[in-house]
Amino acid sequence: MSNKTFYITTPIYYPSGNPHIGHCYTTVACDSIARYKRMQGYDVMFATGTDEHGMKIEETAKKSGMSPQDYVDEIVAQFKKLWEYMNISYDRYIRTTDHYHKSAVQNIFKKIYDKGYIYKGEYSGKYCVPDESFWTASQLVDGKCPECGREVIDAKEEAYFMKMQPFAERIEKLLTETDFLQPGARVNEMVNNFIKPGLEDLCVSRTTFKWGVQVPFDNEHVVYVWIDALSNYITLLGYENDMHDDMHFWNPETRCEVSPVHMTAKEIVRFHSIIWPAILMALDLPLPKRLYSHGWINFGGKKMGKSTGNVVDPFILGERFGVDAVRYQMLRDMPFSGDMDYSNEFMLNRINTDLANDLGNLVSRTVAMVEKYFASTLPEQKLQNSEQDDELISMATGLKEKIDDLIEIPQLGNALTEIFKVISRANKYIDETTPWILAKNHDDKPRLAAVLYNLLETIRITSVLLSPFMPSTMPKVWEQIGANGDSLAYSKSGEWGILPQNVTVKRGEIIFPRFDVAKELEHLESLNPKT
RNA sequence: CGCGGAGUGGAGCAGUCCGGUAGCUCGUCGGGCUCAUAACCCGAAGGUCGUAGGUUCAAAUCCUGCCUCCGCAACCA
Repeated sequence: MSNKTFYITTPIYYPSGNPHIGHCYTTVACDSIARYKRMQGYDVMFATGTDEHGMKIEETAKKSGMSPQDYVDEIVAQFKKLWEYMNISYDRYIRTTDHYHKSAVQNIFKKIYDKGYIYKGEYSGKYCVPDESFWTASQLVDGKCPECGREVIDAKEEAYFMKMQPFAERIEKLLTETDFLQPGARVNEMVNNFIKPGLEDLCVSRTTFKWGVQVPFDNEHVVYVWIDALSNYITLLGYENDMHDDMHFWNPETRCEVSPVHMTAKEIVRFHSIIWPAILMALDLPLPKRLYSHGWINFGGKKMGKSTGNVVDPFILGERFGVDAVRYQMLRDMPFSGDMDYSNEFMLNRINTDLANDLGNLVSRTVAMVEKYFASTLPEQKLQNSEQDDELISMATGLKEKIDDLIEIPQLGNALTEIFKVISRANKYIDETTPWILAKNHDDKPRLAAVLYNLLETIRITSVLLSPFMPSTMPKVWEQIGANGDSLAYSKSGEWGILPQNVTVKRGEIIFPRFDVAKELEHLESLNPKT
């Protein structure tokens, strides 16, 4: 029997512009979880992709003098390039323009229609005549068209709607009686704002643009974003298509307890917590287990956006500070609920203190001592001292279980905090045991060997647990501490005494260099001609 | 009275559900150490816990009013 499956998704991003650090955060978080679950032995499916239809894409393409398809192809290439650069280990990339997806969406639409949940009606809203666009009340700027600033009128168009009432009660229960939606604070927001006042039927087709999937039985209509985009989570597993055959990632019999997981940013919680379950209910499919919505990355308290001109380029940051360092900082500092206020200075300080001073330096000083005092290879004979050693050992061996739990929730920032508590404890342990004094007396060699071995073991455990977060630098640590093969197994990360007693270390390059904050800020500033 | 979240030493946060010496990280200052990436370890300073009342022997924590900030407010992702 094969292993239980674990399925995690990013939202499919809207390619109306190049990917930015916000996309990056969500995707890196998913990647770390996916890697952790693979390490634990689950059969993992980690999916991401792009939601490529809609009026905005149609218009943006037109402005650039391109066909919508050429336009999205270009942006999608940027997304894929960034994911490769950030070391994103996605298993599948879905584009809503993929043929298998489009035909599956038509089947899904038809299926829901045949069940009687979709009917033809009229959509009324605020309409800008010159732009031929409908806008929602919240989109209007001072009651006027956000595109051109002209007056809007009340208008109607023919549209298909999906009934929501049949699902309202089950959705409310999903939100209030399970831990599906995280963080829990969002539950009240959804229930009070949308469910309690009565769910309105959902408009699922449009006639005002053409760039989308045609409604199979009415070619005047294009399937609107909800069914087209949200259903990606199952079409990429093979639902209603022959391209894939992976619905065992969705079925309760084969999937693990906390799967599937949808990771999103907070602005699309409503779609994922209400509309998506409704679609699944309409299709008689099982529901996902968890929806986690994280906050935004802000800049000086202001929302990120192209218009603010303060978008931070992930390529530049990665190039300058290392991809793993950037991954670490994002994951470490995003609070469980709420937004993160990002600044380059903040990031640099985080990298310096945690990665360079604590972790990098711990590896460096430990390896250097083994090399200096024992010519790189520890002797078999050791003298443990439980009074000095026990606390470090119990912290290190107890770490795995803590991290397992935090990954499930998932609180990645707290998981990293826990790991670094152990790393700090190891630095303190060096001061307590004073290996440089032990080194002066031949009789103390066995004690010295034990101290250094304990440090190497602590580094082994913490680096294994950190490897899903920083996949490309942890192997460098392993090389230096002489760890390889079985000793790096996740299953051994809760055990002590795994490295060979006569382990041989190998000094190497500095793993996380320390940055001169002022100099780096100046450099980054010079790349930004706008200021 | 639309809904929800937040206001804690210089900065960022935890603690609030289940009242009882206010804790963590960074920064600052002083000390120690020298294995290490001017890193590491120890110590200190610094807070009337937004505000006004109330309950209580006791409130950051419970209740009420008020102020400020932020998000959402339904078909924009």
